[in-house]
Amino acid sequence: MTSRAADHAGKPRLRADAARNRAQILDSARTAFRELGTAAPLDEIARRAGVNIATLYRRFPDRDSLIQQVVLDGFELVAQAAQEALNTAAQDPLGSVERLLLRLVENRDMLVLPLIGGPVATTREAAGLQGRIAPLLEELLTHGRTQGVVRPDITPMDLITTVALVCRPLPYLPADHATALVTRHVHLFLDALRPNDTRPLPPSPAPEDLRGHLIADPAES
Amino acid sequence: MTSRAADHAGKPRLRADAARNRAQILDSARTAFRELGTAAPLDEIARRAGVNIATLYRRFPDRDSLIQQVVLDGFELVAQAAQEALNTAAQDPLGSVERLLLRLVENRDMLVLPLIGGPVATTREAAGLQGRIAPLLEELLTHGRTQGVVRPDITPMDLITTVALVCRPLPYLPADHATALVTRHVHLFLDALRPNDTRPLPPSPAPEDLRGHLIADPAES
Amino acid sequence: MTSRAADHAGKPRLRADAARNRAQILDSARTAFRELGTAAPLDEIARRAGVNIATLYRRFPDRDSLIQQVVLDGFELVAQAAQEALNTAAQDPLGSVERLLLRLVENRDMLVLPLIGGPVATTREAAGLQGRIAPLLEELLTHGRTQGVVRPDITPMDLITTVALVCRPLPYLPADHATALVTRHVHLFLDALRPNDTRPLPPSPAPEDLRGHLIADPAES
Amino acid sequence: MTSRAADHAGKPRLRADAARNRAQILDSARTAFRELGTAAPLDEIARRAGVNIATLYRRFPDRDSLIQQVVLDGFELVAQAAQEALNTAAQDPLGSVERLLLRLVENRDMLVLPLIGGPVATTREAAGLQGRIAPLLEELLTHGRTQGVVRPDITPMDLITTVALVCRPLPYLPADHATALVTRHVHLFLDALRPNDTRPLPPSPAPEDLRGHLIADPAES
DNA sequence: GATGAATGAGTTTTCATTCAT
DNA sequence: AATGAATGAAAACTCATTCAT
Repeated sequence: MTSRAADHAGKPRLRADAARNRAQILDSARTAFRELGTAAPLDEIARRAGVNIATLYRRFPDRDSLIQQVVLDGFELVAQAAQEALNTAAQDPLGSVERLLLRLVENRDMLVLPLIGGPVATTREAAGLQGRIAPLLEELLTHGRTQGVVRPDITPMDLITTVALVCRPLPYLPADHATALVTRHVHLFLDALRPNDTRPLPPSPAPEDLRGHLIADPAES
Repeated sequence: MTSRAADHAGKPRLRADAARNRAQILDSARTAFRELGTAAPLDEIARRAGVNIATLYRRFPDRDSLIQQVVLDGFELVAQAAQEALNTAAQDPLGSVERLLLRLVENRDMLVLPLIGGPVATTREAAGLQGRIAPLLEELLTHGRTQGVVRPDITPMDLITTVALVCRPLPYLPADHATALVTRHVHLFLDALRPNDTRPLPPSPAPEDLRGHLIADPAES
Repeated sequence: MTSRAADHAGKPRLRADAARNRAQILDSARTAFRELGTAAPLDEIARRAGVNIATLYRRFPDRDSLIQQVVLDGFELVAQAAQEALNTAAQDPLGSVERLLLRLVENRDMLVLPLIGGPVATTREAAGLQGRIAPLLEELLTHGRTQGVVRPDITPMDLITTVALVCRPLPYLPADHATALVTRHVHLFLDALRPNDTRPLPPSPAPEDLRGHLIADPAES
Repeated sequence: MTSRAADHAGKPRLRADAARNRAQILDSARTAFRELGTAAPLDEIARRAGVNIATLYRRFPDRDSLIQQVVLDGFELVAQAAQEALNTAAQDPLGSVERLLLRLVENRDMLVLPLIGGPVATTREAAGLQGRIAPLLEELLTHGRTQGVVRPDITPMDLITTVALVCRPLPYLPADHATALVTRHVHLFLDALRPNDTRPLPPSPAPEDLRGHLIADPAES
């Protein structure tokens, strides 16, 4: 039995108001990161969250811990979405890939820090999530390949790259226009998965070179 | 005939050393913007360029004027590349698109500020370049459509979007890995241009909503 | 009843130490403005006040807000002194004017920013004080005119002009010499108020042209 | 015979364009000093004068030499005006004082640096001018005292103080309003010179304490 | 747990001054 | 004689961080 105040190892459960503050800080951080980059002033983030800067510091002792949490929440969304996509992969492999990509584009407010090319995730939790995501995508693609609706030379890394590229914030562009443009790009990418008349693809970097960038830990994949 | 001291309207030609400094400042700015975003410290940019911060300020009176010049130089590269791609479009329409995209990816150091979603270009020169680019791409695509090697529903804006997405800096990723990933993505995109078995694309934003984002001036396209 | 923590609308009462710092900053600002003008270095002001420059900025977000407060405090002194001068105006109208002027000269450390010809006061509070001062002076003069000891063509604006001229800092002149010279000038001015043998005065600017310069709001006077 | 290039000791005659530049620089300096104080940026002064900053430096090797010249030109104006006032002093002593004061007020653009309370004049030429002015004013007042139109206790220093006070720039006030206000003040001061019903004046500082402030050198007065 | 206040260490920006053309 | 360019130093301003309440 855990005490009322503590959850798991070293993680005391937050008081309701504190939890609300924490969530608002993360929300503001995502907005600020999107608009101003990860160098966004912390007091600006606090101000937008409606809390004092010292409160932000109590929750996140430095900028990196805030960044890491934003990255982690992004990874979590991707893992969750990939997992759910797999549920429909057997009946409709291409549709499940399509729904996955479009869902992530829709929720790209959670993915302000690029999955690839963004701050390197260093936490244990992030490593765990990364180790799960690539195998899920691999499984997803396997359904498509088996059923002949997805070209065989496509890899999980191509999917992740695509998500990373289309989800990066375009801060100066009105949100609906940005969505329209990248949604079209995603549809084009889906057509690129057609197995007929493909031309050979250039090689991909080795997975072990991408550790920490939302690529499956090579030890696990 | 222009006088020895002046170039065009109101723009006196720079002294040789001043011109060199200016170029170095822009180079450093591109590097810094890629690594740190457009909020990169200006004195760091000056230091890397080997000039005093006040020299930077003499050339670019504020951060925005520096950003605008970087944007403009990017536009210029795209315009130049598009123009040259057109030279081979009649014989090899798909190859000319391919070479255009790959050339821009290769030179994406010049495109650190996203063509779409980056700081809005407001200068007269930028407007002029924008007005030129889309028609060139349209002509390029027309060759492909006519010869039946490019799907008809693709637009210049789709090309620009793709360039914008794949050229954005991925500062935390080693450069060669980043290049490998986005090059693969470009090859996939090229396969997406195949005219057979295409599925319908969602609508594109109206060009007039994208003014200032390297989309052709609607009056001209 | 006001809450313990708040004073008036939107102005939380300062903590004791913060209030002390604020007062010291204003004192240093007056001294520096007198010696160096309103362009005096702000870090010098902070240093003299014994606080960090950032503390100054917390209280006064830019130079102008500091200037405005100094102006306002000057207005407040004038309003206060004029009000008190009125208490003795019935018995001794000329003496009350004399005491008013001399008191302001004595306290001209508070009036470093000229009442007329200095930075224009734009705040609501300044406007309120301005609306009060001229009527007080008018009343003061009325006593003198009625009792035949003050010429009838003198106006509140003449008093304010005189105060403004004699209270402006003379930074290069030793303080006691400056005091002696301007005190003599004030005595001469008082003799100029004698009602006999006066010569006509040239016209005064319309009060509505002087709004923001410590002249009563024409709507109110 | 002087050489074509040199005038007197060490003062080469300026080429016509150089002389014009010098005059424009002094004009701009006066304007800038009035608006921004003597700390006005030198390059701003150069800009307004339409010359390069280095040209200003060639003429005035430091800020003080520029200030001193502005002070000196002011002294020269006062000496000249006092001299001319004396021409009509015998027939119309009060009128000659009045015309003197009003003329200086009119030309106070030349007197931006306060005659008293401004930068101390240190040059040999300034000393010479100072030694001439007070005796001229004394002579002027003597005519008035003798003819019974000026109170006997008034001194040259009172005149100079008055000029100093009313001629100081009021940078934020529209010029015509400022002129109207101080002209009225001067007229009041003139009425203060009436010899009847005067009240005793407080003592004046000793002249030798005011050396360098446009008060006659005590050795000469 | 939250906040107002303060501060030291930047970063931006301006400006006096010198140099080479 | 005049100017464009460069620079070092100062001043304005911002921000991360800590402390006391």
